Amino acid sequence: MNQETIHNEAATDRHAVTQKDITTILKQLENDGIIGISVDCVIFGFDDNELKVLLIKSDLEKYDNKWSLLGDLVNNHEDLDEAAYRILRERTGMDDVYLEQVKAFGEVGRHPAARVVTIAYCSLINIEHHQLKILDNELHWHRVTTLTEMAFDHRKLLDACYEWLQKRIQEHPLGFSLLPKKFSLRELQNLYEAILDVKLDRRNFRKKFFSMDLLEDTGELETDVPHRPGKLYKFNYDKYQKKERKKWFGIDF
Amino acid sequence: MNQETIHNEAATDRHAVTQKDITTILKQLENDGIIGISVDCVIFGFDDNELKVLLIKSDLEKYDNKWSLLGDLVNNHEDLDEAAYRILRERTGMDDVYLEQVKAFGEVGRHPAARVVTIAYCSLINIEHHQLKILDNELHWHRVTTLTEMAFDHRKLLDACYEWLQKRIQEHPLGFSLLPKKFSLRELQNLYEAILDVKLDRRNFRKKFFSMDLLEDTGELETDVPHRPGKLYKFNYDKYQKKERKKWFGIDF
DNA sequence: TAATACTGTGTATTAAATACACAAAACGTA
DNA sequence: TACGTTTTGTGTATTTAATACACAGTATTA
Repeated sequence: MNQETIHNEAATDRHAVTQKDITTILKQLENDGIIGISVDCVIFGFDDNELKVLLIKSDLEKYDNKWSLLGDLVNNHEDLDEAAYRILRERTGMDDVYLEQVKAFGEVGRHPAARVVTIAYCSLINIEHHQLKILDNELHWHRVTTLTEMAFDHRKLLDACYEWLQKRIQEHPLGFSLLPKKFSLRELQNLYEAILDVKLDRRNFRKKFFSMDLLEDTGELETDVPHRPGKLYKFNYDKYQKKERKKWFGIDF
Repeated sequence: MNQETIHNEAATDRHAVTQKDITTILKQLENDGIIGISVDCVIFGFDDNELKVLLIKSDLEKYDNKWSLLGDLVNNHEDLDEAAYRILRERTGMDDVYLEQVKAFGEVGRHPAARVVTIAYCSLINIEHHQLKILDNELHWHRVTTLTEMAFDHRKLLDACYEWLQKRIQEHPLGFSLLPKKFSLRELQNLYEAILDVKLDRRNFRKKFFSMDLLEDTGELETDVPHRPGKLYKFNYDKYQKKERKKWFGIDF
């Protein structure tokens, strides 16, 4: 509800609403003592060896000029997940995207105009496969590491999603969503190093991934690199799916 | 919204509402095209070497005689966490309890009377410290492993919280919330074995916990056991808090 | 053809997880 | 009071996983 893609539930063909409309809708909710529900998407991308997040400029006066996540009110006949996919589609044009719910944020004062509970979703997209067509509200990629102020409690949402990602990427193969289908081990390692903010030993990194036996050698090589090209691999999802999950990891805290 | 502790937001002094009232409130939401927000608590306890969950009989006709989680609509001036703590307090009389948000469930058809998004919370309480005073709606502890049918999508919520617990207990010291302050290593191991549904080697289990260096020998021994009594330990939360967290666990999936 | 910047590979060392057995302590009971 | 039962408390050898580390080869550019 912090952007112009907010839609009036009654409208059959979707259209952007102005800031005044949003304020009106939310004030109405507030007056009726109703809690609104929104979904906010933390959309991560990886480019130039850095983790990026997709943000827009907030519409609200109070947050003038502050960056905000991509969110919208949940429609009445729409699952939460559907709402998240809709927001992604509207903003990036992408449909088959990694998306997962992270956490609900429902503090009473989190939205200035009304009581709104939001569900934060984390999404990973391959920036190369994606052209930002609609650039409303200065839709742009931002470096995660150098972000300062954000609108609402969106910084908190982003931090939660980033921490979630750091943990999740070590236990699940989501990182590949941020890379081209075919990637070099160097790219993969850069991704992990950027997200986890650590330096990893190259040989041990390779050993680890090869031992998992989920990377498939495509027989192709990198092109357009100013040095010896590396082999290109792809991730074998089928093999991963068939792998039996262990629910026992070892106690440690 | 599946129990008699549902409250009318307008009422200043809280009072139980009947099943008819609930249906009316929800129908009103539904007619107005409003999405309701509730919190459902999955309250785990540990007794007789088994993991238990606290349930009540559903009020709704449709779910007559089915077991349901403890939940309620979120009040307009109440954070989500507060709502969860309130539900716990109202049902168990306990205040200082382990409680954590797990996941939001918002499928369109999940509640028969209206569109309701619910936030599932997981709570762990020590059954010994706790006397069920209010036994409305047949509030009872149930074995987690032998549960069959449940009302609404509460089975799904319970499963999500149970899986969350299995994972979480290996990485965070929440298990101690289910035990007395002073406990033997046998009790601790039984707890882990019950929750994770595995058999663990006793010597390696002890070695692991001692190596974490977070258990404090109280100098006391078990009493009323028909065998050699074990030493009683307590968990040192301070030491745990001061421990530096590692965000690097090692990639593995 | 030399400088640059990366790829690809193996081994030795250290740390952690696992498998496993027996004496001692308390209780109940004959 | 002695014996059976049950559980406690302890150590080591083995296997597995994580870490640290160096050099030759290949493509590109100047």
